[in-house]
Amino acid sequence: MSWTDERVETLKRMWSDGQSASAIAKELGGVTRNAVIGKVHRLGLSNRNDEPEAPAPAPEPVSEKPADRKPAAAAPQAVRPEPQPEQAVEPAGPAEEQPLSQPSFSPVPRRPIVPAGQPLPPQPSANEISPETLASVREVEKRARKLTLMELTERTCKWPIGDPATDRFWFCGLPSQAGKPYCEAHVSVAFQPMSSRRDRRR
DNA sequence: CCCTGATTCGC
DNA sequence: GCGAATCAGG
Repeated sequence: MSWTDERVETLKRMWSDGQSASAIAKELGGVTRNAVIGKVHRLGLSNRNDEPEAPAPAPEPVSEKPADRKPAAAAPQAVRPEPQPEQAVEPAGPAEEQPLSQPSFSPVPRRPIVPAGQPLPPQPSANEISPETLASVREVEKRARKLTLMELTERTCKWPIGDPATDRFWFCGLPSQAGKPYCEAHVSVAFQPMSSRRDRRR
């Protein structure tokens, strides 16, 4: 396989999309992740950041004539991303306060590595699932590997367990079904045929 | 052990 | 230019 324009285009798109080298390699086929990484470097886009703010360190060589210097053209310093009071984070309902032992929980990364096109896990709570299935899921979750976000891979179940606002939150992490983001148990609750969830009583 | 990207270097 | 091998790390 060679790097045709089309393949390079795919590479660029996926890479700037935050896809991993191995994922890209898999998509393209006929190349390894090493090949992808190598290409990425040769293309000079190893730096996934393309910040508008040019980090240009202004080399300012020796060509400095004492009288040839710009006084103060306003420092092009990086503008501090001064977080706007835009926090639109919907506060928890007045109902009940979670035992926020640790008010800290990592903010969701810009590009979740997670599903890549897959639907994000709906919370199991509000779902209507057969008691048997639910029970088996509960059982499975006792064996959850309790992975952190960073420990997730394409082959680990990405079903979230617990409340993200507490320190008792983790991902299932059991082996995921081929091609699916979840393990067998969670696939069964995540992907329900429309038919079966049609006429639920309310 | 699973995975990630970075780098090197013979081809 | 290419990418396997290797390195360094989560």
